[in-house]
Amino acid sequence: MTSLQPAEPRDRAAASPCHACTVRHLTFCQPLDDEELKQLSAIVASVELVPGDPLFDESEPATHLFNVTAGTMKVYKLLPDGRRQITGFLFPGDFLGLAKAETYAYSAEAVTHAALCRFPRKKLEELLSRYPKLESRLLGLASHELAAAQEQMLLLGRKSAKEKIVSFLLSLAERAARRGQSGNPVAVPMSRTDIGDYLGLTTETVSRTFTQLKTAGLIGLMPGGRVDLRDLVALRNLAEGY
Amino acid sequence: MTSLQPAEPRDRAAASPCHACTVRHLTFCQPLDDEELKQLSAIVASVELVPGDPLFDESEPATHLFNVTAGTMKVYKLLPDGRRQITGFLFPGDFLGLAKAETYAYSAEAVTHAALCRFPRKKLEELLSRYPKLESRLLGLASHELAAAQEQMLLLGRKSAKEKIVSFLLSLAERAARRGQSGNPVAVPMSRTDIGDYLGLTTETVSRTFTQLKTAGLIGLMPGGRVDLRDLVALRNLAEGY
DNA sequence: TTAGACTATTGCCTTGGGTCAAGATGTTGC
DNA sequence: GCAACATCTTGACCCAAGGCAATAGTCTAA
Repeated sequence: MTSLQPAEPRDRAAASPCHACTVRHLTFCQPLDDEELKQLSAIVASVELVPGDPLFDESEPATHLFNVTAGTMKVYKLLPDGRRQITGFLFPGDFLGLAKAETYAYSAEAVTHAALCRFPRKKLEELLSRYPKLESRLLGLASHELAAAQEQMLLLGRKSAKEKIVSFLLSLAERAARRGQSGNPVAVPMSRTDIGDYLGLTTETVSRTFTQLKTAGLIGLMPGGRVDLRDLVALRNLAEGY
Repeated sequence: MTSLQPAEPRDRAAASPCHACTVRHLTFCQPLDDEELKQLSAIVASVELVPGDPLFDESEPATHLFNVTAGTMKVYKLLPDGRRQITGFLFPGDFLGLAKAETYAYSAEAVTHAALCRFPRKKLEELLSRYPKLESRLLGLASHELAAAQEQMLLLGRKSAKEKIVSFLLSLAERAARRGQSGNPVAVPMSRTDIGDYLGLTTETVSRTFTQLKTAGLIGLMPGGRVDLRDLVALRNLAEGY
């Protein structure tokens, strides 16, 4: 159903799995030089997940930090009665597990077949204090995530269903392009329910809105969960609330 | 209407304004020693704002970073037609202006009479690379903010109006307590409109919900914008969605 | 104290999105 | 190829929250 684009080495001539990492330029590991990468390699393990596999649960001790190297992950929070808010979808290059407290602030689960690098928190923290540029890079990524979170709050609090869906599709496209993948048609690997839980809507409303956009000729629904963005200008205007 | 609790020095025997800062333990400056504080003092300026004063606007060049030392600030994003999402209220000890890009990701404005420390971004960044513990502290605060942002997404996407209002009051109370102020009754210095724009509701719904909670005996509305939390257990259950 | 200007509350009606319930359309394994 | 199951779509109805408008407080300045 979903194929892995391996970030793992093909060429073992390289000194470590990190050296061969194909998504390194997107990750927090990016600023490290060869010698430093070796140090990092020494503490990394790799994890493979099948769709639906949990990676960790909210309020579980935050022992590790992860980098997504292939596939799609989702992170979410639950209310006791089962209501769910997906707070993010993660793609190759994104990290997860940053927690201020001793426990994770959210649960994480695989959307597609996925692969991750796993770093023990304590050992990574040692490296962080040894290599300030690593910490600096992490702060940069965290700032970026904060800005994205505020954008998402604007979406959740103030946008209509149609604006939410269009914003979502455009942001998926933009992130895909940044990873060097196709932004149009854009891959939408998650279910209608997941999309609803990310946008503060129900499955039914997501589905109805997709149909509306298709009927209006703004998008095309293609097999394999791809969506064709037929009028980028109109879509961008819609997303921004014009 | 709103009185300043000065964080500025009373005792000028201290070497710098930073040494006399009464909220330093809450800020990112906290890890610095005497000598380092002096360096920080050398680049700081102070700003005073009256209710409604803008501090900076979204998409303006992000030249400074700020610490709130007194009063209450709000940060928000706008849609072209005027819809507004307040993404945070800031109290003494909180910082603002962290931006990944060259421009601010949101606008900032004073809710009450307020005072702030202002640091030129470039000079602060020099200090950050000179004192890794500063950067580490900032990363910790950013992680904390990220967790709070996810909590707010859960609220915006999945909670009812009543749950939103109660969650808001409890979080105000908790933050006040952390600053050593009264958590009950809790100070609510912002307007109904601001509360609505923070919670994804209208002014009218905020007002109606306050009335409901008062009628149910769960809260009391006191003069001067204070709210008495009459049944913490019931309120906590409500906020968490039980 | 009173006029003027906000800000908050309340009532009445509307509506976007939710809920519930069928169908339709994939997918997967055999 | 075809059950059996999943997910997605569509329809009919409902309701929590929004919109609009009138009133009631509250604060300020003179």
